[in-house]
Amino acid sequence: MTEVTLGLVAERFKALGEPARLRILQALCDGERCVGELEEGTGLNQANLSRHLQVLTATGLVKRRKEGQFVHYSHADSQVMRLCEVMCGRLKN
Amino acid sequence: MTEVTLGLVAERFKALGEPARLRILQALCDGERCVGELEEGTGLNQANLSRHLQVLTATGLVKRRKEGQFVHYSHADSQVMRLCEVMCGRLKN
DNA sequence: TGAGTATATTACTATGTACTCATATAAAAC
DNA sequence: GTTTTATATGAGTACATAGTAATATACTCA
Repeated sequence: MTEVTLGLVAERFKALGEPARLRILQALCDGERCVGELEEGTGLNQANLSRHLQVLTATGLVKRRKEGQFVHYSHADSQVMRLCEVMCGRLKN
Repeated sequence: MTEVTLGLVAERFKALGEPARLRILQALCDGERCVGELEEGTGLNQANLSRHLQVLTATGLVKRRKEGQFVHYSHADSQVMRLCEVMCGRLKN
């Protein structure tokens, strides 16, 4: 694994290393949600939520789809939650 | 997923979210290594390495085995590198 | 056009943490 | 016991980032 790749992997793990962002990913498990819905679903305020969503999209963990004045967010791929499951599984040990 | 579990998962992801620690985990892929060997294998200096090893053991990602004046570190379980592999796989998209 | 709504961004504060140097602890060898 | 070697830790600095309030942008609708 090259130094660059290593940095990219770390960047993505770091994005997952924040309870607020895991809560967002969890809220997206049932499908696409707009920011307002995520505000309710996660308890985060609008500005904070927007920041975390930026991190998650920048690292390719969630997708962004703009529709009128709404922006819909969703999981970028199925692997994302797979990672969380594996990590949860590890906790039992 | 409870709030506590979520915190624990985040803590572990955060531990992986640092290039230096990924380098350590990579160096441990071939088996147990003592701190001095890891110093060579990773290019980190002794104090810094020791700190990172503390994070990795505290989060249950590596195991610590003391033998005389040497301390041997190794992967805590096979799932750890599995997580890295999955994350690497994601990078290709 | 003007008011209202949804989301993003700016500026700021507070906290966390990676890194380093120096020192402490612990075990081995003499 | 003293010295040497292996690892851990205390203290300090620099930097990153989470959170927040206020404001900006983008869109919709009357």
